[in-house]
Amino acid sequence: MMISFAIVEDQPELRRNLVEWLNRAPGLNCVGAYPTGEEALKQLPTLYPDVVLMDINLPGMGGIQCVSRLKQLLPETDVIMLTTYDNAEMIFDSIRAGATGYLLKNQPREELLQALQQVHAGGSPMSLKIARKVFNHFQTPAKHGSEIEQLTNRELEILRLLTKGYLYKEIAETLKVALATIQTHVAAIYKKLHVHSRTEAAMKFAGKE
Amino acid sequence: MMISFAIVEDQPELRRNLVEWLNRAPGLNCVGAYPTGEEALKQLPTLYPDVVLMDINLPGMGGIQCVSRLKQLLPETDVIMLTTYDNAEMIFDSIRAGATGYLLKNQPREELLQALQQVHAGGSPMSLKIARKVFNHFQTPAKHGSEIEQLTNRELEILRLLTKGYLYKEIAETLKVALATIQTHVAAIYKKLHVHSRTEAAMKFAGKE
DNA sequence: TGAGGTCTCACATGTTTATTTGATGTCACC
DNA sequence: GGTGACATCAAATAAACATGTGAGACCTCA
Repeated sequence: MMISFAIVEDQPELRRNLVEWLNRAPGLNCVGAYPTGEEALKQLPTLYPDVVLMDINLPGMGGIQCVSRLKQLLPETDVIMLTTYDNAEMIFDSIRAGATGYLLKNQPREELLQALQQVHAGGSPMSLKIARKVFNHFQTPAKHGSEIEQLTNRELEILRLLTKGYLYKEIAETLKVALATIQTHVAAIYKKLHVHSRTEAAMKFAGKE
Repeated sequence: MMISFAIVEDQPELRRNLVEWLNRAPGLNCVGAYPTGEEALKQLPTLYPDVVLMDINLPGMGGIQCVSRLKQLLPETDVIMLTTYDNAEMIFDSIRAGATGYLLKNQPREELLQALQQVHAGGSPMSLKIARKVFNHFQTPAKHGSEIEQLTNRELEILRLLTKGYLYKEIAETLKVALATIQTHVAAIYKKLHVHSRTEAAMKFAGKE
């Protein structure tokens, strides 16, 4: 079974080397190589590659945005991100944008080859550290729960209304207490949650309870 | 560098086979093998294993709960879950409970060996399908949202910062534009989302994107 | 070339929020 | 009968926010 792939990478040397090296592998067929996201978006939709290797640091539109658009045009195509850094934000932005795999550039080429095959076999290849970060991302939200538990019932009640965007005034009316009381409670909530604004508090509360 | 590990698995045959097979590998040293989570929790805290292989389907407390407690007692120990099924709920419950890796049982033993080494090297080994599911988990909430899609990229960028609780001033500095520009964008965002405060916007945005 | 969308900035006004200090009354618990 | 946690209220200030109007620069697309 032949896997067709394309590469988006702005460094000419690296791009050519990768194409050449990967093409040598049996079962792989390169159908395109582009220096920018814009160029790739123009050409790829008619080529229907199985997999695209996408550099994140592209001049112009950037790799993440490119993935986002590419997936709209070619939902069936899998995209593997390539990057030098293991920045957490970039990882999750990429995944959200539709990336299927995420690899660091400083890895042996054999792994890149494996990754291509893995993607095509229904997997999501990622580098060691990336995998760990992804796992950790699920674990952190459990920690915030503890702070919420510090709140009294009254404070929880108020936080619920804060989260819905009620004005202090409206909360006061709803609970039939003075505005000043709400202010005091809010201050207490912020202190316990270690935040300094309604939105931060709401975000900590979101999903919980 | 010697990696010490333990196994929690209720099927006696499988348990013995795994211990025997893994012990044969250079660099691996089995310090314990238990049929139940209860037994493991009693013995393991004094043994400080580097890695624990944990069956999910355990009689009694179950593997996921066992991980949860084990990680409280031994935060430094990595746990790899072993299971026959790739049920999504179990995967995420396990990860939240503190698992560092997640493997399907029907895999070649070489992969199990690799997984042990990967965990110790800072990775999070998972089977092909598991990895894909984990990735998909991030993407699904991104699907055809709502009013959020009306936002321009710039507005999204600002909304992201708003959601994190940044002050207008800080957003302006971050994006290197004037405070007035942020105000204008925020007004545009509120209009498109039909809200009148930062928190309401943040709540509509939460999870989405 | 002109219309429409986006991003940028300025000026202005009133409202809301965040934070502090301090005080009162209630209830439970030792 | 005192201690502590909780809910309530007051007063005051600085900061931040929500909202409006207007306007120049740029790009794209018809």
